[in-house]
Amino acid sequence: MATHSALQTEIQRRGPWLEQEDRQLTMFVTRMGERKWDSIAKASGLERSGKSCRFRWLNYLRPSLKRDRINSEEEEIILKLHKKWGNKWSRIARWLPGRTDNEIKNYWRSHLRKKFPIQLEGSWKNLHCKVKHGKPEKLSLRHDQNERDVPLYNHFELSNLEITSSPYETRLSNWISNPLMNEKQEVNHHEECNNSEFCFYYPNMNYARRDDQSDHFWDSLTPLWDIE
DNA sequence: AAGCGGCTCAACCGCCTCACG
DNA sequence: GCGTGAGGCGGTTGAGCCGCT
Repeated sequence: MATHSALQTEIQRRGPWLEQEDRQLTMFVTRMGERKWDSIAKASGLERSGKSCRFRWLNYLRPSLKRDRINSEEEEIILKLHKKWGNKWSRIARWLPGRTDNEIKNYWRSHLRKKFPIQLEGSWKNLHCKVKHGKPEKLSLRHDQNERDVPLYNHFELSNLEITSSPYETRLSNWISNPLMNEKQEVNHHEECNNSEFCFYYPNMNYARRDDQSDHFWDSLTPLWDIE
């Protein structure tokens, strides 16, 4: 005898969404908010799973979504962030308003992966950084115990910080929270490393340079640790 | 015109995390 | 502290489309 949940699974629709389903879902999400997807699925009478409803809304029905194709500016951002974070699609998507992680993932697979085949040459393991006096002795970038890459903001061991709201920390906080700026500053720091013991290893810098990297793009860079 | 292969993208799957009881 | 369920996320699949031969 089939269980209740099994029966529920049996009657759940799959495959492409109908216009009527879209209308229904939109109506209920507008009423109930973008939460409790299982409740929305049940309340709306849609024979879909909560997950399926969530996916449809987030990737297709949400009013804030852009409908046009990904432009060159967005492509550039995707490239930059993918260099930095790898396949962290949802994280990348946060920097592209109106784009979904699914869209970016698909775009990467169909366009950029072929264009830029080798993106991850370096390892994130055992990367260390010595920092000037009064600043962290070591910043480490590492994988977690399961060998998965830990989000960038988790890589930094700030326990050595002696002054909690120092200019350095403020700077670091800003730096971490802005991925585009991060790359500029990381790159700059990397280049500084040539003649310095204060080296910040940034594995992704082995990637091919973009044309604008040799021009004004890098001119405005300021080192992370340069604090007035 | 038909067959084939590649591409695109919507949708699903499975695993993980986190909140809550 | 533990179990459970919902939500989030990255990987994968498959249908439909298009261009080439």
